[in-house]
Amino acid sequence: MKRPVPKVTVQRLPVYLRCLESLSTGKPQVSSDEIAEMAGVSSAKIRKDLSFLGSHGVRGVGYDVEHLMREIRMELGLTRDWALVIVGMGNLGRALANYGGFAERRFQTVGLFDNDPKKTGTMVHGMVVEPISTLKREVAARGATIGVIATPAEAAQEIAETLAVSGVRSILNFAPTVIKPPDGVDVRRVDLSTELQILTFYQTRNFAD
Amino acid sequence: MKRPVPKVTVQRLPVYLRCLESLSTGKPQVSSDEIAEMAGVSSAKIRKDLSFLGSHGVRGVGYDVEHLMREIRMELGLTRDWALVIVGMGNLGRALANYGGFAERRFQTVGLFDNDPKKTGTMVHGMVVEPISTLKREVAARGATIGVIATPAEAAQEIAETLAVSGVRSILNFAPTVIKPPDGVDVRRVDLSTELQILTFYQTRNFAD
DNA sequence: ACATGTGAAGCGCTTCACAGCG
DNA sequence: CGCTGTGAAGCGCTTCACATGT
Repeated sequence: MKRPVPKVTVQRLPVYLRCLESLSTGKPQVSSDEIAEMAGVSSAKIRKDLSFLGSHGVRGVGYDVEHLMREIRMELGLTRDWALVIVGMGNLGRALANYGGFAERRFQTVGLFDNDPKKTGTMVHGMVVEPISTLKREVAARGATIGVIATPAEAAQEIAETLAVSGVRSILNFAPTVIKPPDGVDVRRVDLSTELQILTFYQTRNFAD
Repeated sequence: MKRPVPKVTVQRLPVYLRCLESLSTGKPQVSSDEIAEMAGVSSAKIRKDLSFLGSHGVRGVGYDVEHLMREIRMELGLTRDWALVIVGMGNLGRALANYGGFAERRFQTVGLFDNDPKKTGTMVHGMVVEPISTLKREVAARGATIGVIATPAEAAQEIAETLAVSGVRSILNFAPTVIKPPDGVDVRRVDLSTELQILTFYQTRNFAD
């Protein structure tokens, strides 16, 4: 069995990768049962998911940890660096700019932008905050293909379109609104209030999931 | 058609609610086509989703905006206030503490916690940061049933268990690790690196979704 | 006339259960 | 013998298409 990799599998691969990294300095082999335990999914799902990357396990033994990590990284496009810009330097934008987890995984922040003159020119995480007016030019010049939107809801759609025409092909949207994806651009939404509301739905009913 | 509400529907209800709020001061009726356009889903899905809340639309006309918002809020448990605590006052934890979007939607932050003596005692968003040693007592005392974890990965599981025994029933986990849900606790994960890695998967392949 | 509500068909993911293979 | 890889069955969600109701 090979491609195409199901959407849901793509969403789980990063989780598996992190689990593998967390035991990297242990024994060289790992079974689907062990990954399943760490990742909180069934072992059948693990095996099915991994089978989409080709058959890299050894029957009766398990998977070679290092090899499997390489396979997953390759699948996710993590064998190269990715340049990203963050737009919106409010609380969340600054937190994202200062978040160390990006660089570790080959995501390089190459620009920070905001429209507020009180913020432009200030330093965040060792970078100067630039005005939105320069966004289009600088995204293109620096070759950023990922944009992170952390602006108020009202600004998000316009920023998304500016990013799109500047060469950005993937957008991670933290603004509390739905963005209509510009042509050729993939948008993912991360919404804090939404997550809390999902939790209260289930808490109201006294059962999980 | 009535209950139970499918998981995927629960995940979309908060989005519909936000769309409705954004046109609240417009005309009193809205069609499934209009909601679909705003929310970025098909109108058939809208109608099916809303049918799980009961039939509140008027054929040939659409849905009453105010009435529909009430129905969704009731379904999501948003007719009462919810007390939450945030654990971990790093960049992300502070950003969450300062995020205005929670209070607007009836989520009250009643405690901020961190283990670092340099942080405890300082003020964040008008609240004193307290040490983890007081977490258990204070969560119970203040009746928080939602916990937000913004700690490093290593601390997340233990914090989750402390929260659980203190009365927390829902956890929103921002730590870059998978938490094994304590008994009776619902855990949702928000993971920035994971989201970026999903985007690079598709960007590597030149197609979205 | 028009938009909802919904059976039924279609589709994709999960789970099962075991064949395959080291 | 143990664990992977995988057809097949099962399940849940989406989409279709139109009956229903105002």
